[in-house]
Amino acid sequence: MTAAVSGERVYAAGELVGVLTTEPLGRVLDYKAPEGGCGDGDFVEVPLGSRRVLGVVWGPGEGRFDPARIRPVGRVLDAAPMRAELRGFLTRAADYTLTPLAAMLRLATRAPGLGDAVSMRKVYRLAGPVPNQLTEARFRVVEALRRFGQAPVTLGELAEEAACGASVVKGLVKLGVIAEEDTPRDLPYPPMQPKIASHLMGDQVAAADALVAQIGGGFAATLLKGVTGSGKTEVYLEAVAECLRAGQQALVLLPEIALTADFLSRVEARFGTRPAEWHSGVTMTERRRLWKMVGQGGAQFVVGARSALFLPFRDLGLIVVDEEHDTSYKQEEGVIYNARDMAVLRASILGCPVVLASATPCLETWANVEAGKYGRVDLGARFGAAELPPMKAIDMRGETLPSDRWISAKLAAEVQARVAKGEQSLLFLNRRGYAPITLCRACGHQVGCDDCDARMVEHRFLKRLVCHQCGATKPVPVACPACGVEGRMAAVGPGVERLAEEVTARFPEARLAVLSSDLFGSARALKEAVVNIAEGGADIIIGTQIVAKGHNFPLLTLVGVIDADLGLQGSDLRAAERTFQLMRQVAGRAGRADKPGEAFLQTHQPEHPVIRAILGGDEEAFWKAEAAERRAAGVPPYGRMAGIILSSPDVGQVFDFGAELARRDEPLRRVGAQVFGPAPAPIARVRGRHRVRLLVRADKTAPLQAALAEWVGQMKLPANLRLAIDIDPQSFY
DNA sequence: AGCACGCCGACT
DNA sequence: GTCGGCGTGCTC
Repeated sequence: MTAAVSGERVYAAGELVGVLTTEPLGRVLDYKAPEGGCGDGDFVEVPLGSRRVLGVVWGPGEGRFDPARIRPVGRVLDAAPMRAELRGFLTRAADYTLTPLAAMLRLATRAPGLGDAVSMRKVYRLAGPVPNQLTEARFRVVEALRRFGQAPVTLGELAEEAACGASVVKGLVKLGVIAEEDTPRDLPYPPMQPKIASHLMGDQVAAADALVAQIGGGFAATLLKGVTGSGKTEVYLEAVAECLRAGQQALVLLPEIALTADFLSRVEARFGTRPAEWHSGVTMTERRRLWKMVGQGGAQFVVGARSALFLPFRDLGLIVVDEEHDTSYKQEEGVIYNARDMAVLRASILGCPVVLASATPCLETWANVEAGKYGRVDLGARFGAAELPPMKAIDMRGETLPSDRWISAKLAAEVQARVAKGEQSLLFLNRRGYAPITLCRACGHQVGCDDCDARMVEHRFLKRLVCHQCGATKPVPVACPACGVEGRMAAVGPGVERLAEEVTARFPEARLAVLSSDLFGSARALKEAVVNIAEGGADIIIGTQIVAKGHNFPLLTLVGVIDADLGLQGSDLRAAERTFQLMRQVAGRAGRADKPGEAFLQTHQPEHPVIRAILGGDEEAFWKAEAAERRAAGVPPYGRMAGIILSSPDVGQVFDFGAELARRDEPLRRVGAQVFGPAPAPIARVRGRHRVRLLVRADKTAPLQAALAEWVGQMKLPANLRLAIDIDPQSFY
């Protein structure tokens, strides 16, 4: 465990070592190297007070602590040492996000039982000759073992398969018919087979060649731009194949929601076996196995959600961030980081290529390409169809719809025509539930959440009002909670459940499917619904944002956006960008497999520049205009921003603290940064805590982190007041 | 984060 | 008198 790697130090027993623990202590602690010594990067268990905690040998000890009180390292854990590359990455990421290093280490050790000895389990296989005379139960065990073949079988699995008790198996072991063996519980993953031939066509070949050429050639960041269906996945899997052939590991990051069986089977088709998976749905046992295997090279290809970025790879040679624009890459709680940016950072430290794949890249990435920092590989139109279907606006200002209807006459006619032809229509509405507002017609009161400053959304499916902020629910009131008048509570505005009612009423003969994340108990159930729809199990699909995430519906020829203005509300700087991306993604669902599609956007502001850009389809023009505006305002990606979120159960305290912080802005002014606020945070109250936000803006080149650290460090935090720093916040206004 | 130490209110 | 509230501070 302590073999010296180049540049890594080893320490003899008793020598001082610095150990970074996962405890929030804010510094590295000195310990004495244990019996048998230890080395940089070793995972260790150290005594801390009365406890034993996990840590990593971070370097030589500093020797500033009272030598008499320094205790020895408890033991070196049986895990591959953390490489200098990952230690460097954690350090840089901590500096960038102004996160304590210990919290960063915790992200990298999110696997259970790291300190456990290599855990063994007993497995069974056929050993001796099978006697002719066997009891019925014993015969079933032998048959079951034959069915398992070479695969290792545990006692439980075997008894289950043979429908007998454990004693029958044990009896056969005693007879010598079957053998009992100890094997490590954590086995390597099946090897990937990168030599299986690929089936690329047209410009995919050149795109794949460009990415393949980067493998082994040091750091390079590349935007792989191509619409859904252009074969982006197949193209970057070629780079993965080259990386695996070179004996290195590869990592593909996906938004959690896109980590589907469909994606995994595409990988399986290319590599003959499934990749190792890392996401919130993976069991504890599997997590530990993956964490350990990735460190000793027993997992070559990992597909995971954002936290997979912190795995202790032995020799990572490629990172792909698929759907790089996806907002779920931004971790908003705990350690606040953006996995896309951190992927680029880790690749630069590793000296390996990173590929950012998207049909609708975020402005930051687009700007980095423009500035020449990132390369760009384009995939053209998908085969057999135009890149995007023609898009038209439906001006809702001329519509006179009843207050419980949202589908215009024009859109309804288009849907009707598709139903008649046996083609599918998608109606997109980015609002879960039945109605976003529950209003008292007597006094105008809107029902809000008791713990958050958010309106409660009626979910008729659940027969309750739900807070989309904290998840709290309550029954739909009969009497107004404010004025007490009964029977005047009214549902106002559309959600997908209510839109479903309208569709059922207007197209009674059509088969309807509603895709909304809250209507499915599991990712599996959602996936099954998607497969059923793709195979023609519905005529009309109503969907929220989840339909934008790359599900393929080959029979779909019409997309109707119920409210294209929804994302444009508010003065969020990124609203235009997000609406542009979402509308294009949703429109992109229509018209594939040689069936031309059409998209209609219902809007009250057809002259809005964003709506016009979407309709015109001139993407580069949109980005240029958006970039010009951001540059003029000095905001990201042309300036730097940071958000400071203060929260406390006490409103007065949190505002006073924020105001005092804003007053002491000298460290910020020294680097030319300005502070705005305090103002109520975008969600002013969450789970009973009042939230206040300060915003800091600085020039691109200003040393913002150092200034922020000094600024915030001036004031001691009162108990129960929490402060979080969000570098590069996603939304600011 | 834990777990100690420590200084003020209602109990046997 | 002491049991216990959770506020401040230390952990190599």
